[in-house]
Amino acid sequence: MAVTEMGSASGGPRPLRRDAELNRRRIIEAAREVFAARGLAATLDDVAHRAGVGIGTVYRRFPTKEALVEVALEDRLEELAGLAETALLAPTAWEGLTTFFCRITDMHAADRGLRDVALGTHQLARVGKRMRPPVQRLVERAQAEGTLRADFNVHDVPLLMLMVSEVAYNSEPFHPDAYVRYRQLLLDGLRAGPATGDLGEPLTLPDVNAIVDSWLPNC
Amino acid sequence: MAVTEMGSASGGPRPLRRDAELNRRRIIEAAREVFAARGLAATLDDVAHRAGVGIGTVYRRFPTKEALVEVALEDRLEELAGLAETALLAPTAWEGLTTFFCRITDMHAADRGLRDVALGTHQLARVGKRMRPPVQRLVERAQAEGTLRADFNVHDVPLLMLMVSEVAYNSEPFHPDAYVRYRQLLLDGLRAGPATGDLGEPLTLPDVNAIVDSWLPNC
DNA sequence: GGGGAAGCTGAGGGGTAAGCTCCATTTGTT
DNA sequence: AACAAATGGAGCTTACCCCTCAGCTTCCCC
Repeated sequence: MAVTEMGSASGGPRPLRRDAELNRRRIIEAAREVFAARGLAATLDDVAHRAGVGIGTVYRRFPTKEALVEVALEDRLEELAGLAETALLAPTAWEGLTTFFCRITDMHAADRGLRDVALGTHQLARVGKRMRPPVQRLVERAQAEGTLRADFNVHDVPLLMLMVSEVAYNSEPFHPDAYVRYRQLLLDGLRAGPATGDLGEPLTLPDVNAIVDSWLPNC
Repeated sequence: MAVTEMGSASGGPRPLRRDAELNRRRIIEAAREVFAARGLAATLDDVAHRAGVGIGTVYRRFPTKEALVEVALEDRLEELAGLAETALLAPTAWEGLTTFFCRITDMHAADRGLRDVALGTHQLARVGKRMRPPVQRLVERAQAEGTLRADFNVHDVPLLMLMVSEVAYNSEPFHPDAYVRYRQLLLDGLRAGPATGDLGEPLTLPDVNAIVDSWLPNC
């Protein structure tokens, strides 16, 4: 009977108070930054601290860590899923395929959280299912072109992404674009023809030492 | 003055009691099995259980986990370090290089603990320092032969091993030799010439799903 | 400007995990 | 038989992280 109760029936969830809405945005922004930098291993305490709010405030807006991750990353996941369709528009299938592969690994390298989610369980089922058909078409077209080796398979793509993002993940603090070099090696291995690409600047010994020292920090 | 005290001065550490010596061997053997299967992430409780002894017995023989790891893996690390020198004896540098790379990744794939130690901090400094010179020679000779691309660099080797062993590590429960396929892709990318190798059997969709589901099990 | 709902805080509960210790008890040796 | 060596495994310590809640603060509407 009360007016306030009727109001809640008409307009969906009641809008947040102004300060609460501001905090909500701060939390999402902080989550994007923190997850991008440290992956899903980052804690919600980190996010809260970065956002300048208490941990309780985070949980008031997002029931679980997973819910926050989903909200923080949904745009980029959408973008990721769209890359395969965009790649179909390239002038040649080979160009489409390599551009697709480079864009996706660039995104994974720039955002560890995105990588964790995209290569992780639940989201790959969603994003991966959407990407598979266009990638399949790209692979077939590139093989028909004669540019992609015939024994390559769509199902190889996630493994290639793992390899490249693993290098990106491990070398990031010391030589952030090292992954580009190894990605190029893989792409050359994918070519049916004789051409090889440019590997760019090689790593230096101190770089390698630093990278290696950061692997498997435990024990 | 007592006879027993003089005995300890002559023959180094007093020999273990027979049952203790048996247990020591059981512990080392169990450690090899457990570390091979689950890497250094395996706990000493696992090792103790596998060996059929209490955890206290393990710590009576080995002051820390690290000490046990070292004893359990020293033979294989020695073997690993010798591979580079052996590879120099191959008829061509390319053959030596590929054999070296395949043997090492095979060993990493078969023994996660070995991988963890060899790619980890301390041991790579030791084993890696010994392997670098012969590998450097192999690389130079292969480039002189014209078989290895000129922009490849010795310091790329650990990164390549990481890529391959990461695939091996992640795919092992579902498709244990998947890494061979991706290793071949990399080797083809390393070739200066036009030839490409055989990728072997492709993964199936269920394999890929299972592998992917096992990545990043948390969250 | 005041009443009251909405929001905020952060210490702490609860759970998990792993390395390692300690001592009552058992076992091997002489 | 006597004694030192060896054993087992509960539990201590440390560390980490997700999430809750009681008491306090801020904002909004009337």
